[in-house]
Amino acid sequence: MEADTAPVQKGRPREFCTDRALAAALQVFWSKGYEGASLTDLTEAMGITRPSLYAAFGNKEALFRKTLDLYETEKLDYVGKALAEPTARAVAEHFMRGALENQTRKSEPHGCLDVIASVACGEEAASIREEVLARGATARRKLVERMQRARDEGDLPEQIDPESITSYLYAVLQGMAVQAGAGASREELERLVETALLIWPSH
Amino acid sequence: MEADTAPVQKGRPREFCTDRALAAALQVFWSKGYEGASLTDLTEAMGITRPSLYAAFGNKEALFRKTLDLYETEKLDYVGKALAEPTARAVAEHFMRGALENQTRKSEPHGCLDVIASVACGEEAASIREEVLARGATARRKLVERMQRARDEGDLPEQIDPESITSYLYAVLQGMAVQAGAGASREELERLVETALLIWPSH
DNA sequence: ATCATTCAATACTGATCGGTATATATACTG
DNA sequence: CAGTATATATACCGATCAGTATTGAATGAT
Repeated sequence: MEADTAPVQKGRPREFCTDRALAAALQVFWSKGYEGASLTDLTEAMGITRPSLYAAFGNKEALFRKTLDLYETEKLDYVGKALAEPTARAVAEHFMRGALENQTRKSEPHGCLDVIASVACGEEAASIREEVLARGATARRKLVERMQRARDEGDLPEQIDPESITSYLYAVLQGMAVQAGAGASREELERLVETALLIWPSH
Repeated sequence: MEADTAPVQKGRPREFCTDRALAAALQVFWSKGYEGASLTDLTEAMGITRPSLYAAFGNKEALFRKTLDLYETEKLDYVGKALAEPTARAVAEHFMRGALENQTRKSEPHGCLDVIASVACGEEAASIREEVLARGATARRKLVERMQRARDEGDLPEQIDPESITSYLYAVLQGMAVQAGAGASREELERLVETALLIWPSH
């Protein structure tokens, strides 16, 4: 086929960079949630007009899904690295320190986009909520498997259930996100993480 | 003064019970958040008209503050009891089991109103957010004091900082609320609580 | 019975929501 | 130079938001 022929451009080229615009949209959604971010908020931050946004991204929902992709690849990249750590404790530590960094970065909104989007979601945006939850469930499954492996390797006490310790670790991470969004300082959350690590189960 | 003279009633008496209406409003705010709950949602659930709502409760914000009062006294009554438990571990257990019960009751919305209201709050409702956070801060302070006492009594290991263990326990509770709101089953959260109790710090 | 007072129902306000129709400007292709 | 295709800008759409003006009904006090 002719799939790899040079894509000849027709018509007037767009005057803005979609990647930069998407990054700006991420900041807005991250700080205001899906429903809390109005098209006016978005277009002002992205520096484009409404029709440009719709031409480039489809609609508000499609734009949000693209920002979720960006958030995952750019801000949640620590998740993959955490799962590769050699021990359950190191996995947990990497998760918590990664979340801490991501949720309290000075130049960006505090808290976690996924938590904000799943909690602050009216029934009008139910499909958004399910999208976020589905993505979270996939990541969660990997963590369960990692904890199962850790127990198989004798790396986690036998009385600790992989599913349960995953729910537990997720709760700590989500709680951190809630507190970061509510204005907790990085130092406060650092001490929280240290405490969680202090009592992490071992033999 | 004449403050305690019999309050003679004038005019037509209202036809609805404000307590019942407030309880209905609580259900709506609890499941949709402050901004997510429209006046139409509220009046339909409360069984009254818009002008009746404004006459009886002031406005949406005042109504929400009154539902916060109701929520605290009726749904968060376990907090006071938890603080009275004899050991730090028993305090934590009472907190977690109380939250579990409150967040997964079958006849009511899942999750925690305070978490929903503080996370899902646009800047339009900043005063609401601050109100919720202020109430939470008061409760938090009591828990810090309780943990301090526990450490003074040798009930909590010395390397555990009262502030930090409070942040930690709060994170677990908030994480439970996030998961309950996202559809986690009661059994799942029960196992989470058991795991948290299993690793609760002791000598 | 009449008055004063309050409640309740309908219908409305201006503002904002997400989304779009229309018109014009700017590029590439031939 | 057309001719075509796409981007932008302005101005608008119906729906919904929180809140209210108006009107008529229901009560207690006189």
